[in-house]
Amino acid sequence: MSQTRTQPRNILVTSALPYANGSLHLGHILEYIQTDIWARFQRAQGNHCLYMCADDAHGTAIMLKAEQLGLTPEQHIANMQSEHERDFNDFLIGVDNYHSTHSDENRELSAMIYKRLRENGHIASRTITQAFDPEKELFLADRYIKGTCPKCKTEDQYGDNCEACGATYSPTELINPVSAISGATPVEKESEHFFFTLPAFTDFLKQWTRSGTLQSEVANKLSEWLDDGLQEWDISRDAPYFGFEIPDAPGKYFYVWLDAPIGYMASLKNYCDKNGDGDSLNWLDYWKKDSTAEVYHFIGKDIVNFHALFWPAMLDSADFRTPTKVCVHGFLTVNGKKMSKSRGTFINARNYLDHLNPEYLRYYFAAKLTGGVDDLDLNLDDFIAKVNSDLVGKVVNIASRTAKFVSKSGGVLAADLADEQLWNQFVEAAPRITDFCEAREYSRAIREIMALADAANAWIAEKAPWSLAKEEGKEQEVLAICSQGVNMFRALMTWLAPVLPETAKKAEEFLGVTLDWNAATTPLAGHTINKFKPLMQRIEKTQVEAMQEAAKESLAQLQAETKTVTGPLADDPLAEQIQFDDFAKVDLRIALIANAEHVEGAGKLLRLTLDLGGETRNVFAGIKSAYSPEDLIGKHTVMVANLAPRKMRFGVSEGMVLAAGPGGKDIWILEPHQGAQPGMRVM
RNA sequence: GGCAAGGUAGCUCAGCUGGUUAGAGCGCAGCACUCAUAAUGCUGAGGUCGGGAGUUCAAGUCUCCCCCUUGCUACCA
Repeated sequence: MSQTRTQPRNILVTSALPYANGSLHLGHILEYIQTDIWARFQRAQGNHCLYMCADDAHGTAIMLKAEQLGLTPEQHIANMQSEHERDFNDFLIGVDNYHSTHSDENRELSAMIYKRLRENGHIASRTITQAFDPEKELFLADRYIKGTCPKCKTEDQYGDNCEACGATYSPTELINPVSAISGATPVEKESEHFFFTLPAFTDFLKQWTRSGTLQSEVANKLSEWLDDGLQEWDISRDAPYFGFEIPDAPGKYFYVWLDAPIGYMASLKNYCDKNGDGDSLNWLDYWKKDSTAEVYHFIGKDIVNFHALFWPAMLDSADFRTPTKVCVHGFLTVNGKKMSKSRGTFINARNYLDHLNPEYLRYYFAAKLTGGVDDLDLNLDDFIAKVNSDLVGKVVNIASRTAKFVSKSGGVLAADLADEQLWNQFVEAAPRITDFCEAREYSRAIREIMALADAANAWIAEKAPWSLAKEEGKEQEVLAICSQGVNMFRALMTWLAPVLPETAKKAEEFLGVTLDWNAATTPLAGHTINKFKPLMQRIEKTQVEAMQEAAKESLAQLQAETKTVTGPLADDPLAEQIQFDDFAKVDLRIALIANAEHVEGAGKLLRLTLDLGGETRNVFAGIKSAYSPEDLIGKHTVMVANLAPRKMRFGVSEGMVLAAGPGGKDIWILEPHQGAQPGMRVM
């Protein structure tokens, strides 16, 4: 190639740290695939590229989840991390290091950065009033408070906004607020919090966000914040909290989003300490102010404020360099719909891996990823069609249909090209493909590659080497055509290697060479290739269906688990569905409690005399712990009137009164509204 | 509510600073081929570019209004 060779670049890339509270889903995987392709592309070009990731392991949510599982937070995050690492590995995400924010390196770096912020006067403190759960002794974030919307009166809404009417409010405005954790009524409590003085960085950020570090849509979005005026950022949380205690502030912890991005540094430091020989590899070389290395964060559009406002401001204050670029992507939808647990469109990474080859998804995402922030749709029918058609039908097919002829004539590729003009199309496309990959415009790169694959197939069909092979004396021509076929395949596979690392490896075995980006369009001549073996299988629709089934099952399982957290429904799930006829067998009647009395020698029972408006029944009810006879006499209630009489120790019970509650003092009998008369049937 | 992104053939998407009969892939129909993992090639049908108004010699592309989808909205991980 003719471009001037520059020094290899030193590049650090990161993906957003997955939260150690749940399994990875395909939305996470979209980002890791995007990042991994870029990292592999950089390495293929000869650049030095490190890909760092870690689990984001702190926060109230983790603490509560661990408690619910009966684990310590440390055990819980260790479990999650190993699950996440397995998913990364199986999706062929080639991270150089996978660490945790709950690590010594991160503790050290977080403290160091915090101290620098403080020394520079960028930490303020003031007392704020916050909702507090008196039962759990825990300050409650808005999302942990539920109540009735003050505007539209919809019940069971979270503390900051109403899903029904869209109103936003503060949790103190909620009607009948309760803690979503314990069910207790929150009280207001004061506490001292530490704040990062973000407004001091307004000018710096206005400049930084417009300096080419962000996509223009993202910069536009952030200008809202900047123009509205930045506010100080609350970076402390009170105990109990799972995280790092703030230096010189016992009982105060760093808010998880303070130490999460520092986790990028910590992961690199951990990697350098493990792999560096002496001072050859130092995390500071990447992060010091005058670093010549490049730093790229790949993130989703939901967390831009943390990465493009708070993080660069922190770095600037703490005397570190800021990221070269923050690469923001959109969200993943499945069959046009938001991945949602309630809609059953939620697919875990493992659900996919259990049924499908990771490279299929890597390719599909690559074929649709742009450098923009648009959402990306995983349309499963399209997924099957695209992968089968592009990869198996087009690219692999080129090798599959030509290799045999080369093998037949000795397995050595011809010395000259059969069609230089066609080959030039490949040569000319190469820099475009490189540029598209660099700009994360993978879909354009893939379109270029597939257009070349189409041209190759059309050319092979036109040359019809299989016909020539039947003619005498055309052996060299057949070999030349098919050699070019193999070379075209090699070029295409070289460009696809960052997307399809496993298939690329198989292709290398077949070709007997290492795929080299910079040599992709220099044809192999006089080179011996190996026997062609199928490189990739087609996707069967049944595999996709099986994955969807599995996703639904694991979703049901997850919901079953989380429902056990609160409420009577969890302790006592709904019974099996019945038909109306089944219900109608139960004859419920309004009854007047004509008399109620203690039963001699009985610990729990009261004897009730129930008047059905014509006949009376003698019923023993286990409600002594909650009611005294005088509370009941003269009241109306509901009874099962056709229940078979049952002999009890103190007599025969001729029915049953309806009551709810767990027992003890907490039993409440049913009472009809005014107007119901004894004997009326309840339906 | 505010803000942002998007709404182009059955599906997934291209269409740069406005300019000839709006494109690709898949799917579909027909034909050809049989080397290839029922792969490939050729031909064709399919779109009033979300709706309406406006600017212009000219609008998918610019302006305004409306409708729909998605996302964000800081003491939320």
